[in-house]
Amino acid sequence: MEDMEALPVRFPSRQHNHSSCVNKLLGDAEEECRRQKLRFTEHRRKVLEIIASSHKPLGAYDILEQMNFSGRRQAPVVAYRALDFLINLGLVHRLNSLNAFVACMAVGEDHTAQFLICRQCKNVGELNSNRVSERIEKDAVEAGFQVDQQLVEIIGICYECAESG
Amino acid sequence: MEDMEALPVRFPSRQHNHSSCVNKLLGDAEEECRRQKLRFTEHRRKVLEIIASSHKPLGAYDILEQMNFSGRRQAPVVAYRALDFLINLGLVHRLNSLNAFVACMAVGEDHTAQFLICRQCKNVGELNSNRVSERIEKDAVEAGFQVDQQLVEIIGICYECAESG
DNA sequence: ACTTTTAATGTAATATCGTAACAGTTTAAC
DNA sequence: GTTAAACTGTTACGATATTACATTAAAAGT
Repeated sequence: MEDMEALPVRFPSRQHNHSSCVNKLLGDAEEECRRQKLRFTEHRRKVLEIIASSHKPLGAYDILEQMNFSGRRQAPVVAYRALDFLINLGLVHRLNSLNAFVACMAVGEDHTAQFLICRQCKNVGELNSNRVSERIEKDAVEAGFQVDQQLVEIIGICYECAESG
Repeated sequence: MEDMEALPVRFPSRQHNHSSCVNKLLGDAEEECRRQKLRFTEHRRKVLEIIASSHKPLGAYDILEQMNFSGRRQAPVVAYRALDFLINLGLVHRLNSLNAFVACMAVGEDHTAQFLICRQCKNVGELNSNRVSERIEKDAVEAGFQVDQQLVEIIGICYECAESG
């Protein structure tokens, strides 16, 4: 008999209130940085805030556009540096099929991120199924391959979009 | 009890003879084009030949470099057009984590491609496990998500590289 | 055979995504 | 306070991919 525990799925609903996500994530970030003695600088805070305010993936240059505090346009590398930092901390994920970035919806939960990408509303959720990651690990090992990293992106239609046609 | 059939794994061994791969793939391509009444033009043949001659993924511009027959340098769009065609035919796969392309190793076998990417030797194999794709499908559906396309890339160390340290 | 339609090519320009290099500044550690 | 490490500012550039449009070649219809 297979393990049938409920999946920890997170797909953002339409009526979803983003500001609470943002606050939660900023809090998590601050705490994590304190714990690891890392610096949560202005750029990093700002980039995380921008990403967390959208459940649609943002490109690095989209983020950059929203970084002109002081009217000054920042160089691309500024966004990429902050993104690298946030990704290493597990607060942000990169979607390789879109060259874009989303905030993590399961911070601190030790997951191999698997993404559900709705090609209609463009929202992105996390499936994060242990059954999937374990299946991949087992089958790869059986094939003589030692897995370091899994990259799973699932493209389709989310529940709300399917409902509303 | 779970399905324990053998996996149809393909990871290119080091002593592998590429020229037979190339010929097989060109043959498959010709046949498929005849069947679907599509044109297997010079560019398309050449691009497929270039990709099939390497089990390491090639970038579009790598391919382009090998396309200077007649000494003339081709425009990028030439490579991208041929690649689109070959990908639609299922003869070539795109690796999103590398922005690169590999020849399909399981033409005509109706598979959801899952890639094994060795970060040491850079070779790429296909896992193509139905168990994995079914697990993803089931868990996504359970999460209310309708799957159109799966993208699975597994980064790690292949058997031969693990052996030789 | 000739016309019409569709598909593929040639060519130039440009958009989008990402990194290297290095000098200067701030912060933390001693 | 001095030193070492991390972060920032800035410029330049490299890598990846697409748009647009004129031209040519192939297939389909008559």
